[in-house]
Amino acid sequence: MTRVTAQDVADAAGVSLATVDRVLNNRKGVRESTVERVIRAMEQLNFERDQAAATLARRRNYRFTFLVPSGETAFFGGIRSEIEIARKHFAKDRIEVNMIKVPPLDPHAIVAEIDRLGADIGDGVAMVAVESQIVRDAINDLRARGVHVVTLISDAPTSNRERFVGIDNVAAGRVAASLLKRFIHAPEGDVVVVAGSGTLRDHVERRMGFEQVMRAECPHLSVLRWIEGEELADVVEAKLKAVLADHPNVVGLYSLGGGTRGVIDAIKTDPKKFSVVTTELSAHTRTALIRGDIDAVLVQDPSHEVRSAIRILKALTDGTQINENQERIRIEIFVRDNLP
Amino acid sequence: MTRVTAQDVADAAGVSLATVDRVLNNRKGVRESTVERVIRAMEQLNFERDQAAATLARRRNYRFTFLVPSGETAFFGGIRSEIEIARKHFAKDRIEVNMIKVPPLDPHAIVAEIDRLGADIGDGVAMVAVESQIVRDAINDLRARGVHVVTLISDAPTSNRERFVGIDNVAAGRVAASLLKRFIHAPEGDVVVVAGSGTLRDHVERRMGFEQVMRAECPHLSVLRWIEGEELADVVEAKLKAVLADHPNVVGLYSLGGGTRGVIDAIKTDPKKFSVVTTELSAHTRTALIRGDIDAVLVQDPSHEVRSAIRILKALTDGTQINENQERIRIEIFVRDNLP
DNA sequence: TTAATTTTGCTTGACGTACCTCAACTCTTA
DNA sequence: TAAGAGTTGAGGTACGTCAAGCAAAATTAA
Repeated sequence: MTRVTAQDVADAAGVSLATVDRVLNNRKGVRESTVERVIRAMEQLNFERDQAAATLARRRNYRFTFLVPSGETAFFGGIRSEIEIARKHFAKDRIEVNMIKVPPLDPHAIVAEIDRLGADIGDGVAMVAVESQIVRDAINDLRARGVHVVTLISDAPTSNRERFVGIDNVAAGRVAASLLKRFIHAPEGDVVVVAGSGTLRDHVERRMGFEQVMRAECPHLSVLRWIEGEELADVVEAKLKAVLADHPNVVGLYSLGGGTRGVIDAIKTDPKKFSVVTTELSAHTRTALIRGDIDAVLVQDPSHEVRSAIRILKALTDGTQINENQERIRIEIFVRDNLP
Repeated sequence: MTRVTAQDVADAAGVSLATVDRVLNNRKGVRESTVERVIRAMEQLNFERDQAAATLARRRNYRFTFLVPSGETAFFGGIRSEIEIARKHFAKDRIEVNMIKVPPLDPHAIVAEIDRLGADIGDGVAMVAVESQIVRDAINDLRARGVHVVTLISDAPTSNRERFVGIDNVAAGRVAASLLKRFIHAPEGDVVVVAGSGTLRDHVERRMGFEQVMRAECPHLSVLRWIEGEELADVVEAKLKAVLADHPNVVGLYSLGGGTRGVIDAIKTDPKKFSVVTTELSAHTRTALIRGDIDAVLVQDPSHEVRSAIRILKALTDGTQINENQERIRIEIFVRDNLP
């Protein structure tokens, strides 16, 4: 079983290698009828162009830039170290990956960074979007310049970004509610929601999904006012302790953003009284899961997301197909027993 | 930014390209001190071997064979169609994937097929193992012949297989118990376990994990005798109905193997009385999840497993490193709200 | 018919690594 | 000191595709 080469296709179609090459790379100067003959021959012989030889001959270097928040949360720390790992790993495929850190939640900083980079930004960009018109404009400008853009973790759906790499956050919120609904045995009580920032689309969406299910299916539970923790553990801990002091009948808690450590610190002193679902798989949440302080953690796999973003950007630049199955980012549910 | 080539390394190390090549491919005939000099140069220049050029020059076609059960369960149907998809997808990377179907649960059939194939089996094999000494022997023979072997879904840990591609089944059983423990509100009651076959290691292990948690943490629940459904929906349905008729106080059910459709058919007529955790993501379990007839489904992603097996076999053949993060098969938990 | 234009063939040199041969060189060790 | 073994260099071919340029052929327009 030897490989079918472009030369074989040329022979079969009765044309020269040069013509096959023209068809293969959509170059002009080939009669329509000839194009069809070549394509038929490719199909008959089941020709697959050799990706390795092609990229080699093309002497092409892919250059992609990640724009990620510089914040100190466990999650974005993980994302950044995964980008470093991926940078090394993809180097042998002639893919150069750069990472630029931008101050979190600051649309102007993102745009300024894009402007500063100019053409240096490369063939494609993966960015954690922030809700803001100037960010959407910057994305559209990049697209107009032929730069490919995917959003990572937090989307900007009304921009021209070609793809979003991340989870369905509304669904994640629904899952949290769905689990708490089953975990909570009390006939009635209060539920606390701890979030990061109202300007992050993913946080807002999770909250939305959570509310949907709670309102529709849990009339016996009342959701208290959203605690905004600004992704800072200390702030979360203080605010949460205050709320718990005010509401003695809390039966469930959903922490949907950063600062989960603060949640754990706030609840770990008491003997367990209510069900807890959080995000982020860190040393803290692991310990808390094992101790039984929290019941489930909802996670998106940063290493998968980073690899996926790179593969998608490469497919977009090559104009090749994307393996949807491989790129679907899952909402992962971890309990004590399936910790990785 | 131009690529660092082997020639650059040679120049930097003050040796010839041939010597760099010898070091790079672990060929003998290079003094230890020279090897070190070359390696230092590679590190300094941050040299990464160009994968595209390497595979091209190697003029190597990888040939891998999957040995999978021919059974009609939804799960193995999925595995087989994923292999077909992967076959097309990996063709452009010069990887030829073959699939051989063998009668399920029949060690002799597996061994006979391996004998029949002989050298045609290629560079590597991915097989769904069955507990049996002759299968272990066959695996060891393949290894002795230099054929790489990974087990898929069901392991043969005491053989010389180089790797297992699948989930930690004991952990999966523990997860099921852990979830049921939280889902069940009743102060006491019976729990039913529906399994496929006692000769499948993965089924036995899941059962073991389930029992561990139940015994240690759920004294209020008593686990009834294991129902063996032989992966046939009709059998499962009949046996389960009988058990339910005998035991009015069933509060939980775990279906850990094939024939989940039978479970759904057996319980869907009654108004929901108990918590249910199953395996397999099929049209039936999806509908049942959405209707609320079952509470959670524990799944391993067949498309991930197939791709992972191929990538691992390739890495084993090339002698390159495996990206552990990418190859970890997750125990996925699906509830109504995170269905893909 | 001729001229202009489009289509096609032919050839050649990369791209970076693998793999091979042959010659020359540097050490051991007797 | 010389034979033998171990190292290294030099150079070549190959892998399959891309990307040219130019010549030749086929087609269309004038």
